[in-house]
Amino acid sequence: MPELPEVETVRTGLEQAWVGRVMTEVHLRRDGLRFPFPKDMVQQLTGKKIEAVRRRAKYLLIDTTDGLVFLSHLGMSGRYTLITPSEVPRYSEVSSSPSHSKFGELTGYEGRHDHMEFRFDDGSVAVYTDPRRFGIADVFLRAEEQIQPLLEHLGPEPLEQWTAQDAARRCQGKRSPIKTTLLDQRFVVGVGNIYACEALHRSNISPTRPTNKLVRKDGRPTKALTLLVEQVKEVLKAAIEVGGSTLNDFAAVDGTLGYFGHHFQVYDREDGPCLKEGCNGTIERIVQSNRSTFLCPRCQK
DNA sequence: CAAAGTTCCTGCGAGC
DNA sequence: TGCTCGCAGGAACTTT
Repeated sequence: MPELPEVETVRTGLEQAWVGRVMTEVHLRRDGLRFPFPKDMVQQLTGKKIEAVRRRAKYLLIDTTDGLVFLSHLGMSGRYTLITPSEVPRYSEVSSSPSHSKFGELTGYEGRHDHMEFRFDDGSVAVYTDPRRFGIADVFLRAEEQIQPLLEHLGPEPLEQWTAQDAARRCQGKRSPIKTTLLDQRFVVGVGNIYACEALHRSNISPTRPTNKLVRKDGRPTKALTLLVEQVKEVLKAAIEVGGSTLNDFAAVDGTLGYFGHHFQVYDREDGPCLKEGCNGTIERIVQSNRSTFLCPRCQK
């Protein structure tokens, strides 16, 4: 599910639900996800008021009013289910059955993959579910955010300070394919496999083109790179809009609604017709760095 | 068999 | 030639 637009959609949903609320209870159902949970995570978060919900790259950063940050990364399959106060009584009935998931009835999941549960002072509950457990949860001092190992090597935010000049500087001398570079979080953050494919297709650039071919000899960006930077921004913005437009429905926070899938031009469309105006190409699937790449060989050069 | 993410390891090439 | 450094590619994590 989660590349930048999906994480941003989740951020907005959590912000609406959590800011100003006090986390009255935190329950963990295992020792960790990708990494062990911090030993004192429950104690650190319990009783804390939420001040803000931020996003950096694909990381959610939840600030408490006393200067802590709860970091949450969704990995490949993580999501939050928000249970409103009026739904909680239903939830409580279910939870009284020990043989059954606490949330199974409510979320449609059997509960085996519900790893974290957060309860708030307004009676609402949030459940973090993550079957593959590639997600991350951590807590640190906001004052030490700059030295967090997970955050310190991240590149620019694509929708903020990122420019073609910056991209050109980082592309210089790189011989790896541009698709691989787009996935490198030191180059630009938030772009994953789907939007890398989509942005390259929009830009008519082959995913296999060597990265340094997108930089001029004088170090300035080529027209192609300028277009790519622009199209990365455009495709991310369009996807955020689709996600945001469904946020009225609270369930969207779990990522199942409002996904950009219906708008993909190439991703997961192997053997389908290229949808670009005037292009009669057929979408191909290739493998780069062990990951699927989708492209139209006709219009992407 | 493949999967939306990230980190770590190995192997190779460039350069000294 | 030999060594080190850094980059590039691949495997690994896990479950459905």
